[in-house]
Amino acid sequence: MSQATPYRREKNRVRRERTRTLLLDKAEIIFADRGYHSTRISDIVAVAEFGQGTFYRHFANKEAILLAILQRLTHRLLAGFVLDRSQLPKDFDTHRAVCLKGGEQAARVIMDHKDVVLLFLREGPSVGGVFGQQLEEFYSRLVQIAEVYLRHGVQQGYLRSCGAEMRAQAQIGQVLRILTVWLDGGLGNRDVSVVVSELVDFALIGCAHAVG
Amino acid sequence: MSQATPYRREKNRVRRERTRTLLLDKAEIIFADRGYHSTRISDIVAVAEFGQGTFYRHFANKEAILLAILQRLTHRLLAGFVLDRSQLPKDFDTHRAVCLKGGEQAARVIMDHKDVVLLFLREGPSVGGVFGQQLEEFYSRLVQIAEVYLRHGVQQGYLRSCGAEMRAQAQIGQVLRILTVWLDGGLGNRDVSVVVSELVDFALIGCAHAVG
Amino acid sequence: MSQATPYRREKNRVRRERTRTLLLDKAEIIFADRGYHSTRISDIVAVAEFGQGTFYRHFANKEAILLAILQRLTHRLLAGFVLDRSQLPKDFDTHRAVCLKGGEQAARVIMDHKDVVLLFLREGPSVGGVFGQQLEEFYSRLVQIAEVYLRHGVQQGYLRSCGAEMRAQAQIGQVLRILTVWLDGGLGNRDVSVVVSELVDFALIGCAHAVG
Amino acid sequence: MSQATPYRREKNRVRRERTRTLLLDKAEIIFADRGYHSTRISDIVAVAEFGQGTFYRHFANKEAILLAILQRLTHRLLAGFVLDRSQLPKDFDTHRAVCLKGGEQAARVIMDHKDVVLLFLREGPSVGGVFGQQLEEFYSRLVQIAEVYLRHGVQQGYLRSCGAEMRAQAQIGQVLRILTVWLDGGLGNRDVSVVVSELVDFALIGCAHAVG
DNA sequence: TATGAATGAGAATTCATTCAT
DNA sequence: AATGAATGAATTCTCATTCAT
Repeated sequence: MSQATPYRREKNRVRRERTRTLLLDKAEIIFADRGYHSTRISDIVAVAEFGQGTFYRHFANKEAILLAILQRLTHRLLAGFVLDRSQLPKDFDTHRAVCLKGGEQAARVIMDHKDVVLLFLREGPSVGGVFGQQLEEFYSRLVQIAEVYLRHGVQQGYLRSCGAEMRAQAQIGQVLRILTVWLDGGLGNRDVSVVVSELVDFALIGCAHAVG
Repeated sequence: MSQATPYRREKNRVRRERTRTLLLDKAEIIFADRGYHSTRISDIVAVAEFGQGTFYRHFANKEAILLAILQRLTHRLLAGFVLDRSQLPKDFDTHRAVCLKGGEQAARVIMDHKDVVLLFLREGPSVGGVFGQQLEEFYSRLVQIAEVYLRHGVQQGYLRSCGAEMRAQAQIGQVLRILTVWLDGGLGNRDVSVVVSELVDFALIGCAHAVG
Repeated sequence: MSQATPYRREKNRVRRERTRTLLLDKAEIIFADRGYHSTRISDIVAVAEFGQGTFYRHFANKEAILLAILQRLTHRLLAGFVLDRSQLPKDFDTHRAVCLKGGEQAARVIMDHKDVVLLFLREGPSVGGVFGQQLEEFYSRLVQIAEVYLRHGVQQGYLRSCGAEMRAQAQIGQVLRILTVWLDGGLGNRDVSVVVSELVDFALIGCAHAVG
Repeated sequence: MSQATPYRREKNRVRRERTRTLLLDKAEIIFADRGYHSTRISDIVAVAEFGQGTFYRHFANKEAILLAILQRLTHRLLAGFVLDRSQLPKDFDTHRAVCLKGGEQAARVIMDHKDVVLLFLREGPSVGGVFGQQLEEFYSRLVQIAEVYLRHGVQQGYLRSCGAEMRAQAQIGQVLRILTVWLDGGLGNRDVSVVVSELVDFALIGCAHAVG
């Protein structure tokens, strides 16, 4: 019947986008607050002040909105990051410097999204489904990046030879645990850069004095 | 007024205990299989071949049985372990040896209970409630043990000084991640002792060549 | 963010109200038929032809719908009744006339809602909770009204002095018992006005011949 | 096999009787405390310190034990009371004296069993089944007794003519309501004999001054 | 597009009752 | 006679999802 003018069409697109973003924002807050599993769709729409039906115009189900939140976060975390294999560090000190810089950049984003990060750390692995796959995939990317740097260091001779994959996994494990405890308030009010540098040192140097 | 003979009383106790154990065993399997959150009480009793009511005679709700399973596991993991502060290692090599021995002991128990361990690694942190507290408490105990050894090594001079608490958390993080990936089949068919020794080396030596 | 037009809003309100009223009507019938305690929510929705969930959108539980039914009834019973303390009867005959008129008005409403009234008479006191309080409160109001008239009569000198509160309670007791028996079919097919006038006489004159 | 000796048989009978009485006593207390409908069989046996099964050796179900409690009470209330139609009062004053005496006797028993009486007043009519019939029958007996006295008084000429059945019902109604309120603590600490005499006067004289 | 009333399958939980000992 | 573990039907209540407007 009524022909949608391009103007109307654009208006609708904007409105739609605004609704979707609002739902994402509010869901993020509520998930972080009460936990993913105990949040109901009705909680989300109540806070966002939409009807129940509106939710389903934007997301297929609860898992879908969690996935969208994850994607938004990973996008922010990896924004601007490109793994340039031709620009890898030449020596141990540069390597360490690169780690510190990357770590601090990531830490800054994380600090801006504490609650969501904690949400994913805590409840992410319990969700399963497509979300579970995507989360695992994200961790894989982190592990791969760590692995590339590790192998490079070993190849260049400034890092001790080791099972690079396991080592990378272990490094990610360190980061995830420290992050969990830290965001949970468990490490006191340490400065971001202190936490990052300690982590980098743990990862690279361990705690032994000297190893031939 | 209770007229039960001691014999009857004992008979009942045994019967009750058997039922409880059976419920725990079956719940363990089903939780591991389809995940805690998507398991229904009815699934458990169906497999254990009991009536619905029987479940509630033994456990207040789903969280309660998960807690019981956790307690059974932690009991097995820490069985026989006593932290004797007067028997701490004298030098780096002994320290490493102690770690290897403890790690392998734990690994053996874990291998016997792969599925439950993976269950707790994945879904534990998403449960909350009393269970959540108990799980955190268990992790705290691990962290504390690691911390005691770390501080001791630093004090004895055979370990590099560091923030012991954070370091301990990081070590636990390494272990948890490696465990998760490994039990998930992600590290191939590596031998238990190889995994343990690599983990210990990551934790102690890091991956740097040598540090003054 | 709510985008509903006033028209939609009104439409919804009407629909909602209709559903609620239908639930109340059907519940009234079923409660009266098989008793409050042995009625299941599922009985109500089955007869009203709604889904189970619909019930819970409108009432928190079984007690809540009983309370709503009580409120509807008390509203009808006391509709239009105002206790005007400046308009109390001057002498015994006016007093009796007022009682007769009020009694007949109430009796008319009661006759239109026999089953619910009998329901409350029989099962009301066994319900407890908020409902129990509200029911007691309603009886208190009746007692207070009776008391005001009694005290006034005594003060004016046309009624024998007596413990007004107890007397009022006793009068309410008479009414409740006669009502119960009557609605239960226990007094035969007596005319409403006969029952009312007998009750009033019992209440005012007792059964003695003459007392100085 | 083993022949029960008469001695054993007697021993068993006594034991059985003791158990039954204990169950009745405890059930009475719990019913009075939490109400009939919200008391579970398990509550009763828990307090009486018997097994669940023992309950069913003595009573068919919850209604049956309530009935037994009712019978015990009515037995106590009407113990020693015989309606001797040849010994009815000759005049108004004797009539009143008889009412007072009977009322005080009943009141004494009631005071010794406040909680059960209140239980039956509140929840009795909501129970239905055989119990409901028996309770109604008990009330009928009371009404019949009242009716006999009323008719006698009218016949003798010392009571005003009236619908005796309705009048009797109304009198019972007065008693039940006053009892309910009183046992509930609603009339303050009035003396038993005061309450009884006021009730008798309400029943006989009403509240009018004088009627030809 | 947004709505929100209605849905109903399905989950948790209860508790009177049975029955082997 | 007494027991109490086990039962499972019955019930309440939840909540993701649909759909008419």
